This record gives sequence, structure tokens and C-alpha cells, in this order.
Amino acid sequence: MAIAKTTEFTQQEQDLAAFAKVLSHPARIAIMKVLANEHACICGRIVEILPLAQATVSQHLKELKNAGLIKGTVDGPKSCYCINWEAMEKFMHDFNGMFSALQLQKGKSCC
Amino acid sequence: MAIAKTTEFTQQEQDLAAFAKVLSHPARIAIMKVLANEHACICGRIVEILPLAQATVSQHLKELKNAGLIKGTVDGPKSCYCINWEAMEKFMHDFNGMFSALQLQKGKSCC
DNA sequence: AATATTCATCGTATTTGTACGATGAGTCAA
DNA sequence: TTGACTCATCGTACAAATACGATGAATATT
Repeated sequence: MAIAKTTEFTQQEQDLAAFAKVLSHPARIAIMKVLANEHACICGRIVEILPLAQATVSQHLKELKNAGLIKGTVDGPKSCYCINWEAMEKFMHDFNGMFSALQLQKGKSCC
Repeated sequence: MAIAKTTEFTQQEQDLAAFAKVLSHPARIAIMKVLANEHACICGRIVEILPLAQATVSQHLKELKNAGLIKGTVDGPKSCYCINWEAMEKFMHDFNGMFSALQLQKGKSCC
């Protein structure tokens, strides 16, 4: 991505973009669905469901965790992942807030 | 990105991911803001505001247009871009719908 | 203790994304 | 027509993302 100009933008723009980026891959959306639907959010269970190798799923889980969308706890030799609802709700709130702010200017457009 | 396994997921998952991907860069979020706030949505105006070269802005505009988030019309030697509100509203509706679907399972989690 | 399991991480190959200079097509003014 | 202007596209360089096999750490089972 060449010299990342990413830092030249607003903190809000960077945060929203980061949130969108985490959900910009179908595998990660699918993982969120699995985490919501399964009682035991074990990594191995996700690997069973998704058409991806264990290493790849683990990598996606790491990104979701780094972004704060999910929480992970060790459960013996297994790892249990769950949706971080407070974070998700805040992210969605901010995302919707940006859209609402855009909409306030709706009549302004020239075309 | 290795052999894209992207096609192995649900159409809905792919659509949501594609929408998120378009907004996964701060420049494109900033562009949406400019388009909402400026009466004349001229490419040159965006180049003035953003810390990016004209070619780069044009490329981002192309992606936003391909995804359907904005519309572009030629106005003499200039190009006028506007937000596609119907599309944006549908995308946001679907995005929120996914989140609501996740939330329905909220109590299910193990941790 | 020895073995099997679950999973995170490393290393690596490949694809995609980001950025910009240069070029050219199209339009307007003189 | 000439010249100035706007912008899309091409080509290119580099950074980041995606995917997986292999490895090893940690735990559980025998």
C-alpha cells in the first residue's frame, strides 16, 4: 500500500475504517455468526464449519480479538472465543452515527 | 492473498464484507464526508482537501463508484460525484440487520 | 512418563491494496 | 486552432492481507 498515508486522516475516520476493515472479509463475518450461534465458542468448532485451515481461522480470530470485537479465554487445551458485546455495540453506534451525520447533509447535493 | 477462498461463503456474507471493504480506508470515509458536505462534488475539490495525489483520489472514487456507494456524472471537463443515497441506505440497513441477527443470540454465549 | 489433543505462532507463497508520476482524452476559453 | 484545464487510466513500486503447512507450547488422557 505504498507509504501509508493513513495517519493523515482524522482519528474518527481511522477508527471507523479500522472497524470496517475487520469486517471486510466474509470469513470474519462468518466467524461472528458462529460465535453468536454456538454455545461453546471453541476454535476447533469454527474450523469444522468454515472452509479454512486451522491456522487461517486462528489468524482471523486474532484480528477480531485485536480489534476488540471478540474476547478469548483459555479453557484447558482449548480456546473459547466470545463476542465482546459492549465493544460491538459501541462500534455499531459510531458507524451509524457517521451515516446519520452524512444524512443530515442529504439535501445539499448538486446532483 | 493466496487462493481466494472468498467464494466459499454465503452471498450475504460476501455482500456485507464487500460493503465493509469499501469503507475500510480512511480516505474513502473522508471522501464520503466531503461529498455530503460540499454542494459541488468535484473531484478537484476532494484533491484539495485530502492529503492525496489526484490519481489516488480518482482511484478511490472509482472503487466507491464500483461498489455503488456514489454516482458520477461528467460536467464539462470536470466530474461531479454524489452519494447514492438509496444504495447507502440499503447497505446500512443490511449491515444493521446482520448485527441485529447476532444480537438475537446474545444470551447464548458460554463466556 | 508417554501420548494425544487443541491451538497459537512462524515462515512463506501468492494476491490484493495503496500511492503516485506520467500520459492522454475531453472540454472550455482565447 | 491553440493553449489551459480537469480528470481517468496506465504503469509501476511497495506494503499489507490471505492462506496454509509445519512446528511447538500447553493441557488432558492413558
